[in-house]
Amino acid sequence: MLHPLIRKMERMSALSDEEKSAIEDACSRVRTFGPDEDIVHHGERPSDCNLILDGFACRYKLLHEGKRQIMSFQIAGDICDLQSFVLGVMDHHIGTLTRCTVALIPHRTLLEITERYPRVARALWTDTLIEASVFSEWLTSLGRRPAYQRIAHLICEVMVRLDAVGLVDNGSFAWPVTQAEIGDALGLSTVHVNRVLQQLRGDGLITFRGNTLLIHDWDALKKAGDFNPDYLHLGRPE
Amino acid sequence: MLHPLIRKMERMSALSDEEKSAIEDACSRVRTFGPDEDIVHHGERPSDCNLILDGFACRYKLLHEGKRQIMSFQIAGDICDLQSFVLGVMDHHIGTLTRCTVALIPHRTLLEITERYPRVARALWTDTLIEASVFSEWLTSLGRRPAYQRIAHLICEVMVRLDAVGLVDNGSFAWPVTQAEIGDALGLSTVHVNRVLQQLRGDGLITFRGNTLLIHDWDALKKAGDFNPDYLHLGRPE
DNA sequence: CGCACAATTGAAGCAGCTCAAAATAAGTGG
DNA sequence: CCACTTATTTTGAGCTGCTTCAATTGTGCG
Repeated sequence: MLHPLIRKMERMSALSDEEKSAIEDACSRVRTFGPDEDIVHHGERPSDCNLILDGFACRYKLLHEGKRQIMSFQIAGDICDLQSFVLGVMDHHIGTLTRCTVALIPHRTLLEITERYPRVARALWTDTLIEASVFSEWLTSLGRRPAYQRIAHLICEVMVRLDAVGLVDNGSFAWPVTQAEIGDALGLSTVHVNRVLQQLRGDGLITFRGNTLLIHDWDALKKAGDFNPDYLHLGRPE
Repeated sequence: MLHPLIRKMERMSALSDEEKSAIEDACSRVRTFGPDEDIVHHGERPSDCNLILDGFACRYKLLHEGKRQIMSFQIAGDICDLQSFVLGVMDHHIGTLTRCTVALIPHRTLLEITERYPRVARALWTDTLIEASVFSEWLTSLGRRPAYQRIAHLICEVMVRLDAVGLVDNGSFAWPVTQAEIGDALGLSTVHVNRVLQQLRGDGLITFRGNTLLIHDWDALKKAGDFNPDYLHLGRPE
C-alpha cells in the first residue's frame, strides 16, 4: 500500500525519491490506539507528531458545561497535530473514534526534513492552509446551514475525503461515526441528528448497512448539502 | 509606527535586520479601499497578497439563499489572503468593513523571501496555524455556545487581538462592526444580536460611545464569554 | 445470555428566527 | 447648515427548528 501521506502530498506537487524516502523513514515508529482514546491532550507539549495511517480520529474541545465540539475528522494521511510542532502547545484534544494506527514522527526529524527539503515544508504549509479552509467551511455550515443541509454536507465531505485516499468502494464506505459524534461535530443534539438521518434515508439519499454508509444518489446528496468540493483543494482526482 | 506584520512576527520569534527590511521592502505598494468593498473575490487567482495596514476587513462566504457567513475579522498585521499564494485560488471573499489601507505583496516577492529566509517562511506557516486555531475556536462558539456567551466571546477576542497591535486604549477601542455583521459572524439574526447586546450593556459589561466600544468589567466579560486567550497563541505580551 | 452502548420515539419547552414597522443615526448634496 | 436619503438600531409579536428529558428498542460482543 502506498504511504498515505506521500499519496496526499503528491496530489499537490511531485516529490523526489529522496524526499519520499525521507518521509517514509520518518514514519518508522508506529503506535496503535483503541477506540475512544486520546492521541494527544489539550495543553500537552508533545515531542512527536502523529500521522494517521488507519482508522478515524477527531479534533475536539471540551467546554465547562460538559459540552463538546468536534472540529474535524482525521483520516489516513492526516498529520493530526502539526500544531504541536509549530506552536508547541496543543490547544485541543485529538481522540480516536475507531481503533487507529498512527505513525509517530519526532519533532526533531520533522525539523530536519523541513530544513533540508523546502518542498516538503511547503507541502505541510499547504496542508495547514487546506485544513484552515475546511474549518471555514464547517464554520459556514454551523453558522448558516439548517440541520438537514449540514448533515448532508458532512457526509459529502467525508465521502470525498475518503475517496481521495482510496477508501470508497462504489459509493459505499466505512462510517464509524455515532449519531452523538455527528451532533458534537455539527452543533446538534443527538436526538435531532437521529431524526434528520431518518429523513435523509426516507428521501432515498443514503442507507446504513451496519457501519457501512451507502450513498444512493450522489447528485441529490450534494444538492441537499449545498456541497461544492472546491474548499477541500484536492487537486485533480487521480 | 512599527510595521504591523513585523511586530506580529517578532512576538513569535526574533527576526534579523535583513529579514525585517526584506519584509518592509515587499510592502512598498499600498492601496486604499472604501468601506464595504471587496479586496479579493471568491474564485480569484490573484498575483499579490494583501497585508492589512489599517482598518477592519473580514473573510466571508456567500450562500445560495442570500445568507452570508463571516469567518474572521482581519486587522492590522494580517495577511488576509495567504491562501492565494499557497493554494492559488481563493475559496472565499475578503471584504472591508471600514476604510482600509492595504499593502500589496507580489507572490513573486513572497516566493523569493520565503526561499531566502526560512525563518520568515516558518513565521508565515505559524501564522496560518494560528488562524486555523482561531477558526476552531469560532467553530466551538457556533456549535456549542449560546448567543450571549458567543457575543461576549467575540468581543473578548477582538479586544485581545487589537490590544496585541496597540489599538486598545484603556479598555476602549474602535468597534466598526454593525450588528448585522456580528450576526453574520456568529450565525445569529440581527434582531437577536441587538437584544443580546442590550443585555450585555444592561449587565454593565460594555458600553458603546459612537463607534467606540468600552469594556467596563474585563473579568466579568471573559467569564460571560467563557474566554481563554490561549487559542490566539499571542506569546508573551509586549 | 446478558451487558453496555447506540439508535429511536414521544412530548413539552425555549432560544432564537422571521416579519414588519418605528426610531435613530449618519451621510450627502445643495 | 439644513433637508433629504440611506443605513443602522430598536421594538413588538408570533412562530419554529431544535433542545431537553425520559423512556424504549435494537445491536454488537465477551
